Amino acid sequence: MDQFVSTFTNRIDTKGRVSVPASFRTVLAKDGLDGIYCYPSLDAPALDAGGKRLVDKINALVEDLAPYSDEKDQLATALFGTSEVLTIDQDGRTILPERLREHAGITSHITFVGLGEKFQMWEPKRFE
Amino acid sequence: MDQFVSTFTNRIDTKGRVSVPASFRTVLAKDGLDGIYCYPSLDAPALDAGGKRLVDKINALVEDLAPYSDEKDQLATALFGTSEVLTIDQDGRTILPERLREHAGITSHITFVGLGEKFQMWEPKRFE
DNA sequence: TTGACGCCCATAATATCCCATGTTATCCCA
DNA sequence: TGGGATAACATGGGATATTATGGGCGTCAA
Repeated sequence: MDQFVSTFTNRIDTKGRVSVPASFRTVLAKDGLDGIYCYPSLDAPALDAGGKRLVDKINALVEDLAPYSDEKDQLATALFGTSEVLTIDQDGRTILPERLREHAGITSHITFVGLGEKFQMWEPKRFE
Repeated sequence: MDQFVSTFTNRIDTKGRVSVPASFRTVLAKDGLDGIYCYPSLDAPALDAGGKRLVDKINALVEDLAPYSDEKDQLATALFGTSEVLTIDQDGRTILPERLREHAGITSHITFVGLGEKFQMWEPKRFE
């Protein structure tokens, strides 16, 4: 399967590390990105994340807008300016920067939600 | 035969494993998905399941919506977030996550019901 | 030198592999 | 057509591999 499916809730340890669900890691690896492309969700207190395919889609989306238009600049800023490429360590864990955790209100646990071509990360209680 | 047909009731063992009916495994294999795509039935205390064909149908549903719309994310969450891709071991068995078993009220036995392009899993008594 | 972060190892729980058994279905030949 | 041999299947259990999680130790930079 080459899509993000199912939901998982994992704990953040004292060093700020979280295990990325194994099945998500598999999808990311196939997708050919050594890391997680991640940015604040535009319309939810959560984080959007994915691999190469997601990056390509976002590029295409921005490219479609008129060059030098306000619209394009705003979207580009909203998406690229706030994005991070999270590294995944050898044990399959990653660390979320403070800025991203804050946007989603994440503290001790993270709920990973598969959305097919991408996935989201939520504070477990907000994701009811 | 490339369709899920007939009904079978199998037992869940102490490790939580159930044999997937052999004929269903054959259909899944032909369908080209190494596993079972499975999610809670929308209108019944049961589980819907199938192979690649079923996944493609769901993808088509989601693809139709505008990218990065709230609407699309919600539908994707409802569909992909609640789904699982169940693995089938070498003996043709799978294990159902707690979340899915709970939705269907499944405990010790499962009734597999062929519905053509997909199949359902029921708690035997609820499936009268 | 004091964190932040990478790398490494340890562990418990769980999932998967692999082999064995009993039962039923299928085959084959006289 | 009968009946024994053979194969397929559901099921059980021990051994092994994954996974999530915790912690130690060095490195690098402020």
